[in-house]
Amino acid sequence: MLRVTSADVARESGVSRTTVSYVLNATPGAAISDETRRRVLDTAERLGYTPSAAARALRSGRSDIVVCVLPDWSAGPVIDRLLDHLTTLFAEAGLSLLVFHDLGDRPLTHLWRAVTPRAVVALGPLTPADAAAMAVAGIPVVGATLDAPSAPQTFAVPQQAIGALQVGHLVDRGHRVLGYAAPHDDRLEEFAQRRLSGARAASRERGVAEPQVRTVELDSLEASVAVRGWWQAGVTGIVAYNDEVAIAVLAGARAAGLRVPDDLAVIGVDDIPLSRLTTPALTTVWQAIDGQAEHLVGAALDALGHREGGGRPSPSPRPAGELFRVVQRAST
Amino acid sequence: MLRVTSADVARESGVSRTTVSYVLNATPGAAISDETRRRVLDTAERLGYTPSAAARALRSGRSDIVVCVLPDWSAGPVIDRLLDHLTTLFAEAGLSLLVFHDLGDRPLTHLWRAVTPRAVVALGPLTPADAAAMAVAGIPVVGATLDAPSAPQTFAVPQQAIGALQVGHLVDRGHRVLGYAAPHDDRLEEFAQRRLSGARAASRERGVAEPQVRTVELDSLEASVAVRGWWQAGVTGIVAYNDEVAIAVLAGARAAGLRVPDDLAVIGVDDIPLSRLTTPALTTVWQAIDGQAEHLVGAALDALGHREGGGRPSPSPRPAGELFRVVQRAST
DNA sequence: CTGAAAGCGCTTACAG
DNA sequence: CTGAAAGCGCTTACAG
Repeated sequence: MLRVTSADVARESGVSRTTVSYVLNATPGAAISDETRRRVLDTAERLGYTPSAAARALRSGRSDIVVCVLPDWSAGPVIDRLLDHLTTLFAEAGLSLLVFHDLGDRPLTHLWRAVTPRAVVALGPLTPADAAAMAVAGIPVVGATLDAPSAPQTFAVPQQAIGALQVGHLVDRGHRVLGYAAPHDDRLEEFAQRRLSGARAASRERGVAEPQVRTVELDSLEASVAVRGWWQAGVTGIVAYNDEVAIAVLAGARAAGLRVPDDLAVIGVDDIPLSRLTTPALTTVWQAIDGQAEHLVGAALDALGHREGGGRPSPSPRPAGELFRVVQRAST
Repeated sequence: MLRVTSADVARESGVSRTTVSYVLNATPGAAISDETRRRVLDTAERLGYTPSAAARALRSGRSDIVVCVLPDWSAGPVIDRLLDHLTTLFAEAGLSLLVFHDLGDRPLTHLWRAVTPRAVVALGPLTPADAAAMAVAGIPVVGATLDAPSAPQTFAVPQQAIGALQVGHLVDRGHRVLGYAAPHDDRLEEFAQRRLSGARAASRERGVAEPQVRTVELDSLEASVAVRGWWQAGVTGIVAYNDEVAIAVLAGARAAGLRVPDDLAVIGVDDIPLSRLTTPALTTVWQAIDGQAEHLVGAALDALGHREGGGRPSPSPRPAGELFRVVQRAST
């Protein structure tokens, strides 16, 4: 029950705590005899010694933890893949990524009391108070938020570009009257707004009317109501917020007796595995999640001054054309 | 850049660090004048003081962090909901849940060096070395693993019961020759095996042959090959590992020209949102994720001796009938 | 090649 | 009602 400390290892191996620390951390300057080294390592192993993370952090003034704050709307396969990539990339830099599911029902203060991260990756906006707390503590925050221009390391996934790409695809295929299928989930509001604004801008640029926005629930009947509404308004192409919503539109079209893509074309976002299994298979926008992860991690490491070694500067963001790509299937 | 410490707050408010600590922690025994209290709180606010998590942890001997270790196969909407519930329930106990995505590509040693959790929720098996490290440090581990009977607090979601429920449903509806649609993903192997073994046992109990296992990829063409194989073997009911696989089977059946459920009945697991949008809508098994989360958290809090206050014992696991339920739709 | 000592920031008996 | 002091476990100059 009692914690095994480096003092225990030292006593048990007949050396000082200094030596234990040198051995276990493989301290560069330290010249420890092979025999001592082995003895210490064996003892540590035998006692099951694990250094106290708290003491290390207190002593060194910094933790090896990066916290990723996940807003409650950000679930799904794309985020999962992003987190996997972030985990790997931070691990390569010796940092452990821990994900906090921010449900928005209590302040993050509790979190900051429990952990002092080396850096924060915020996939949603932080409250001003939290952002200030991080700033005072000197903890860099990188994220997909557009709301904190004060943080230069903010990296924004250009959501607008996604909406624009979708509109461009439909217009290229001859559609002139578009609909936008927005998610029913309020929590997605902010995200959807950004994609929608990109879609609107692209529509203006391409000389077509702004898409007619309708909320689409994940339910065939409800979706069919939306589809009928669009149809009556002369809409022939639907830009969906994501693949789930797009699949609901497909179901709604089927329920409404419309053929896809002949009567109505549909394009989603995310390229989830199930998007290949619909009838017809769904055209969608694939995202280069690895590239986005690289940018986020790069920005974080830059802010931490991690890159000095290689002198390699943070890669400049790839153009949208490389971050996103239309996957053409049968629904458009 | 320099950290704001309680000493700064003390100096700035003209009191001792003791007083600052009393005020900020609302220490029960402490009788602080209202004026002093206000002054300290104001100063802390003004300086943007956040206590050092590391120092708190070192001093108190324990952190307020619970780490959930997520194996790389455990993604998807069900796990997301589980994590949300876990986050909420632990937060109610004053603990912050942080999720670590274990990609299995490097030892967790790095993680334990970065954070000393108060408890660990392991959604997959820990290596013996990691389990031992947690044991030595006196950190309770709860989880869905069946592999560590040494840990009494282990709570296992009865995966077998899911497979059994699926088989029971199909047999009840008259199916005598069953197929099992296994996921292609190797990482799901362990999980799938448990559900499959439940399906096998139930088949024996019900007096039907064990289900014929075929791997089904998330691809219409590949799935249609599996479906044809089943069809030729006289299979009329498919138990799918989860809804994604089930949807692939639906797509495969369509590609193979079979009607669902007339020619082939299909039942999935998870009740993902998209399962209502397929044609026909998918029969599936709904899981009481909140119940599972309660058990996990209850086991952890029990192990931490958190329940003394209310004297309320850990709720005994609900019977499988309450943890799972068949959602009857059109595919069976 | 190895050890004694300081100090990271906090909380908490203990003493006023 | 408030403060001086110890100590949590670690690392790292510094001194041998």
